[in-house]
Amino acid sequence: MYTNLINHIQRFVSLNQDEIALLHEAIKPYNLKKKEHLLNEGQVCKHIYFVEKGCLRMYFINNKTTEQITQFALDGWWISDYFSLTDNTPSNYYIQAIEASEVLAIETISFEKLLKKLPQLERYFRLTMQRALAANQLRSKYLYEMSKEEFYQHFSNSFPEFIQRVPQYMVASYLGLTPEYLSELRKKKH
Amino acid sequence: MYTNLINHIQRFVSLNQDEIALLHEAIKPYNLKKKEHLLNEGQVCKHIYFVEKGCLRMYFINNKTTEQITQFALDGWWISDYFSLTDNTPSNYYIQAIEASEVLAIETISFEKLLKKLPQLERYFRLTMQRALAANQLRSKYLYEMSKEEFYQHFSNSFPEFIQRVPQYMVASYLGLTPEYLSELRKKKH
DNA sequence: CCATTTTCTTAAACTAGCTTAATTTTTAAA
DNA sequence: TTTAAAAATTAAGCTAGTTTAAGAAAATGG
Repeated sequence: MYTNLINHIQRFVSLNQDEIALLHEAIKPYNLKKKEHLLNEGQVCKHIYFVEKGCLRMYFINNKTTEQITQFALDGWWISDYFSLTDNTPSNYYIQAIEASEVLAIETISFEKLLKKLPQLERYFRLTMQRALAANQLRSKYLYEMSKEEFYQHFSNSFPEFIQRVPQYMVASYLGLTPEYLSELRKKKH
Repeated sequence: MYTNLINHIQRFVSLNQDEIALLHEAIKPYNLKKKEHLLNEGQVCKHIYFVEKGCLRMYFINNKTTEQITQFALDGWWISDYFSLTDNTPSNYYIQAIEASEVLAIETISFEKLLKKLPQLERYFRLTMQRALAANQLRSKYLYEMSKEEFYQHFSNSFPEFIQRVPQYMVASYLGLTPEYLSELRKKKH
């Protein structure tokens, strides 16, 4: 059960069977159909989500009209609105399944309790968040130094599986360019 | 000693005098003159830095010609190249004092030892990094939804102390616009 | 299968923000 | 207290990427 999550945790800290049992108690599993939502704008985000299998996107509504994707999460990634989660404020985001997905949710309150019982998880989450910060710094550097064309080429070379799995207009949104321009770039390259 | 750091930590977890003493042992203090560097491109980043007092910038060299600022750190902020730190790879960044600054450095190895001795610091750093992630998500949202003009106005309204403390061309670099364009925007507003 | 909806493409007109280059103002060192 | 260096301004010309609008292709579900 929850093998991807357990394996992910064991890469950083070790857990025995009793500890794994405690972890299980804190988890609410969700089997999402394509397009199902985990979080809606206006709700306080009360969970952190781990993608056991599948693909999620996080987006907000720009000028009340267009969906602006800010993050994807594939198998093995954590996702949440950390601002809403930390400060208990209504979220501006939606989190939605792009394909049928299996997601493990831990509610804020259970999360705090779990960390009290298994303090080694503080370390696991510290390390996971440190890696997320590293990824953010890298992405931010690319944004500063690359043109949109370079940014797209870099992304599609680095994550070819995304280009397969995610509709093109969503990739465009995530990369901050229009679907029309992305289409033009694709034509250019082939 | 190190009152800003101690206060910052005590806002999240508690430390007694013995524990504070252990923390002291892990810290290397630096008194930096204006323009002094803590990290240079090509070096592996071996420290996390806490700004007790002053102001730092993190930047890299774009196309081997222009300095591109990716982060500032004022009093009470942690800064590091988390990618270089985590993966032990040479950094692409410079970290430099913008004004005379008092910085507390903890080396990777002492950091690991310290966390073994004071596991409550895992929690402190987990919370600190979670807040940094929240800040990153918010900044990223602004980048997606605002024009450069709006982004500048928002920044200067939100952080007027920066506009005082940091040269205009550095603010421009951080916001991802040219100093010429920033100058034009300023004229427009007054 | 067929019909509807969703996604992708094409191309022309447009603009936010950049480049270049010269000038002025401010800062700082001697 | 002068001189050089660093920072900020101005303005014209330019371009990467957007907008608009329409049509084509692909996916989906009943």
